Amino acid sequence: MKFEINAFDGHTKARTGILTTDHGQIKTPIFMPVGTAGSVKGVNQRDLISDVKAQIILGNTYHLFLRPGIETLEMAGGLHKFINWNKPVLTDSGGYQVFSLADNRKLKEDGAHFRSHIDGSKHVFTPENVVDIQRIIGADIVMAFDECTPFPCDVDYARKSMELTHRWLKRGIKRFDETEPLYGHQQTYFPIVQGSVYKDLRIQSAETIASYDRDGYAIGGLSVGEPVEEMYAMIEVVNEILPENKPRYLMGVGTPVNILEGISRGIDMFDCVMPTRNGRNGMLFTKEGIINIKNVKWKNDFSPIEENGASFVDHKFSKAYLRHLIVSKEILGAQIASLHNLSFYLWLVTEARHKITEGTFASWKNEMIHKLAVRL
RNA sequence: GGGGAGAUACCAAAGUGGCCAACUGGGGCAGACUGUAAAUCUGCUGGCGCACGCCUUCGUAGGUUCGAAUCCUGCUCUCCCCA
Repeated sequence: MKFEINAFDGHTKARTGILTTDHGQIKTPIFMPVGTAGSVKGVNQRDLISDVKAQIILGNTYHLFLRPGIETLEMAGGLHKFINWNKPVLTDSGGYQVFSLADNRKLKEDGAHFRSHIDGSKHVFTPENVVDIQRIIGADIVMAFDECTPFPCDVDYARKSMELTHRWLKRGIKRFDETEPLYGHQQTYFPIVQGSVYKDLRIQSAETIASYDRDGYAIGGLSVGEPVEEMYAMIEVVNEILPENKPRYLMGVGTPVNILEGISRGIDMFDCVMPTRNGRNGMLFTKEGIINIKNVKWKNDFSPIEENGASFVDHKFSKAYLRHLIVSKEILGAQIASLHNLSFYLWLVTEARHKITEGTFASWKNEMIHKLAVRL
């Protein structure tokens, strides 16, 4: 997998690049819609391509492993074929579920022992079998199996967890390098930096991760409840160490402002459930600020969802109609809101790329951050 | 015409002497959501100050009682059954 940097902003650490996979090129900085269980919730593949202009989507090892299960995925010929998506896919390893489903699991040296949230059945994820599963899924980018520490997290636990993640990384890389893709397209394996909000741990983790020569590197364990300043500080520390010529992926982030701040600190890839989940719950991100479409003030506002919005739904439907749909819990409301938000996110990173190329990213970013803070 | 049941906040529906400004659900209003166990969750929802408190509420008019949404009487209205 090849990564080529095209331009630096010059005033910040922002840069543009192209990541080339066997399923096509990804222009960075990029936002990757989350499609946990083989679907970007509420958005079909055609709209994802033609309207949202998604270049890559996520899948989740934990969820796909439980349902439909690896047997089905293998029979289908991998996730791409199963869901009929011929652009790149990145799969999270299940490390986040180790965090979010903490009540149902136990961490041991060998891996994470957990019970399915669906039927209570017992399973074990190890750094090795998580690679195997992601081979079967056929993700273009395979994520290391890590522990995403919670916040707050005391320094002793953060260190132990980080060290475990590092030992798991070594095992995961070994398994990955010993095995082959199943479907004829190339796959790559991204390690993940941990270390909670502790600068020394983050440095140590970034150095450890960077000591492996991989196609890209991820930063995990952030945006789990810590103040944003701490998150930004950790990104800065880590990005000083991660190789400049490789893509950097900030996992699970974030708000549009977080993304702009991340780009300006040298992050190339982002993913987050926010545009889809918050969209389903009535929150719209626009160029002029945030809209809670459920608020009564939109009840009789028949203006377009967003003037000059990036999605066709922005001009086709009114705020009043979308409000009605969301308030009435009509499925179409969730679909429209998800399309709108995803289109906005992809517009945001596309615009960021243009501004970086022009060398005007810094001022544009500050202007946008100002607008994005507004509650309409 | 005869017999029976009932009227509680926006709606539905608990409550049958003090623990009731009144359970609960819906609706309404607002908030949360960051590698998705989330089309989910939380709060508020008589008035005024909005913390403590005070004032006015359970069809309506009276009455009994230290005290009533709860007991008694009149009135109004609604529903059901029989003719």
